[in-house]
Amino acid sequence: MLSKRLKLIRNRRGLTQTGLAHKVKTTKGTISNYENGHSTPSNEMLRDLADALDTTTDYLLGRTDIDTNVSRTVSYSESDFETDPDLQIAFREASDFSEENRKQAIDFINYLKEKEKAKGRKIPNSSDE
Amino acid sequence: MLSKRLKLIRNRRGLTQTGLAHKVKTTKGTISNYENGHSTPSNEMLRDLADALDTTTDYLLGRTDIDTNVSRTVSYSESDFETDPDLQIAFREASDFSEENRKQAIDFINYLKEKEKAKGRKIPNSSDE
DNA sequence: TAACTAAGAAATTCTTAGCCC
DNA sequence: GGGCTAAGAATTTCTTAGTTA
Repeated sequence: MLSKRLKLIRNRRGLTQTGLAHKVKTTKGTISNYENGHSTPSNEMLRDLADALDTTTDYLLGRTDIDTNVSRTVSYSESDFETDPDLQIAFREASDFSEENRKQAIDFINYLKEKEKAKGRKIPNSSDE
Repeated sequence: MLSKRLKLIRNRRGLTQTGLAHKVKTTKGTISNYENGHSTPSNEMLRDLADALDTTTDYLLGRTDIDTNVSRTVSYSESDFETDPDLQIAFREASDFSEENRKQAIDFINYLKEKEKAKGRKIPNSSDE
């Protein structure tokens, strides 16, 4: 069930196995294994896949037929703006860190924030990637 | 994350570990392992747990705060699990970063994640939550 | 009764590499 | 490039039993 759903929605999102693999930090072989039922993703990977594909784990597992992410109300996401899926994944993981590592993550973000400021208010030029 | 949610909603449903174990055809030891983070349920078991507890896999995995099996809008401020407020703030800040700085933030979090993993492999020092 | 943990057996996944189209 | 699969290594889960409150 998961295998069919995963392949279906990956194609629907216009991603290759390699592309999806990169988003969730694994290899194309592993994605292929999922899609052919040779293995099943861990819970953490399942979450990451749902994030990367903008769907729900219930959809991937076949508990619902709704493939969109409408029920998404995670506490640290705001409904207003588009968010980098990779960033979402990173922060979900960070929320499970030890206190010490969480603090380090926050400190580093704050450091980056200062750097952004220092660069001067510049309108983001999306000429990359 | 799953461990907290599982324990929470099991109690909310008035079930003992033994009772839940019987519903999903496993042993109380296995349920205890889930709730204490010593192991994680397979995808199939995850589905069964969501069924038995009348909730969703997205809730059990912490992707949504809706604990009922019916899709319903809920404000994101009421959350069952304690998310670090500072981390939430940092997350919102990082969302506005330039692509480059966002990538750096993600990379750093991934680095911390590897560190957490390595730590977890060590012999338990009874200093864990 | 209810819940937690240790230890080993058992089962699974992941990685690497090669193959096909 | 895009996708599939084999085989062994690596990792994880499950079971049983004992322990605690």
